[in-house]
Amino acid sequence: MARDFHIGELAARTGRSIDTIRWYEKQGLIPGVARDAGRRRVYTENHVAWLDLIDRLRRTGMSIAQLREYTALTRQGKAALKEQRALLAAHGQRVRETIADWTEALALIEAKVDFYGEWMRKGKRPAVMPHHRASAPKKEAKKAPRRRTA
Amino acid sequence: MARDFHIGELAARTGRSIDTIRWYEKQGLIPGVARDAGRRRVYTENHVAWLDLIDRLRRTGMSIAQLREYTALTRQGKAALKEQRALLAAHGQRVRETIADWTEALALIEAKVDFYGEWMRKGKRPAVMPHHRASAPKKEAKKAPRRRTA
DNA sequence: GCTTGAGCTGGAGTGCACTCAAGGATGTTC
DNA sequence: GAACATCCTTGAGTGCACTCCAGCTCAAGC
Repeated sequence: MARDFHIGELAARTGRSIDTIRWYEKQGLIPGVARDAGRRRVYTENHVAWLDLIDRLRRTGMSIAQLREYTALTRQGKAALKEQRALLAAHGQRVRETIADWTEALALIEAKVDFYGEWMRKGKRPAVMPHHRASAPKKEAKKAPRRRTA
Repeated sequence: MARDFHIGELAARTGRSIDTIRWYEKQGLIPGVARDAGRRRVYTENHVAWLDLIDRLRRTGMSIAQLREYTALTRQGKAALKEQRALLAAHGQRVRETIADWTEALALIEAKVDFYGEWMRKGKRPAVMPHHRASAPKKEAKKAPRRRTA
C-alpha cells in the first residue's frame, strides 16, 4: 500500500525517539522489521499502529518485560490467541484497579485543597482535616509506570 | 498523646521499609524527627499520617523532588498556605488527566480483548479491529510514577 | 566527486527511587 | 553479663527504561 519508510519517519509519527525504537527492537518489542539494500530498517504502516498500541500499554504501566512477552505471543499468531487475550485481560484488570486507586487518592487531594482553601479564608486552621485514619499499610500498592521526561 | 515510637514501628505501620524512611528523611520529606537518648529517631502519630499522605502523592506520580518542595512549604506553615494549596491543586489536575488517559487506554485494551474473544469463537480473524487511527504523536503524554516492586 | 544527512553498531552513561551491606552502638531480656 | 534485637551511619549497588556518543557506512543532491 502506502510506501514504506525509515526509522526517522517512524520516530516522527509515533513520538518516540529513534534510539528508543532501536532499543525496543533489541528488546524484542518490534517484530517484522525488514532492511533495505543499505541495511537500513524499513517500516510499514503496521509498525505505526503497533507502536501506538505499545505506547498505550506502556503508558498504563506495562513493563518492557511484559511487553516482550506479549510481543512474543503475537508472533505466534493464532496459536497463542488464548494467551494473548489472557495477558491483555490481566493488564486491563490492573488498569482498572489503578484507576480506582488514583480516584480514591484524588478525593483525598481535593479534600486537602479544600482544607487549605478554608484555612486561607478563615485565617485559622479548620477543625477537621479528614487526615483520614485511612490507608493501612497497603502493602499491595498499585503499580504505575514511569514516563519519559518528554 | 499516644506514646511515640521508633523507626521499626513506623515502617510496619506505613508499609514502607526502614531504609526508605531514613532515605526519605535525608531527602527532606520528613520534618520534625526527634532523637532519643541513644540517638535513635522518635516518631509520633503525626508521622504516620504524614507518611500516608506522602504515599498517596507518590502513588499518584508525584516525584520525590516535588514532594520535597511540598514538604518545604508545609514546614513554613501558614506563611506558605497559598503555595501549598497551589501545588496540591496542580497535582490533582495531573491526576485527573492521567485518570482520563488511562480510562481511554482501558477502552482500547478491552476492545482488543473482545477482538481476541471474537477471533477465538469464530476461528478466524474478525474484520475490524478498531486498531484506531487514533493517538497522534501524543507528544504530551501523561506522566505516571514508578512503583516499588513490592 | 564531494558534502550533507540519515542511518548503522556497540557500548557507556543517566536519572530516579530505592535497597543492601559493613561495622558499630544501644537497649532489653534472661 | 551475655545474647539478641533494634537502631545507627556511610557508602555502594540495583533495576528500569531509556539516552548519548564515537566512529562508521550509505545515499542523494548539487
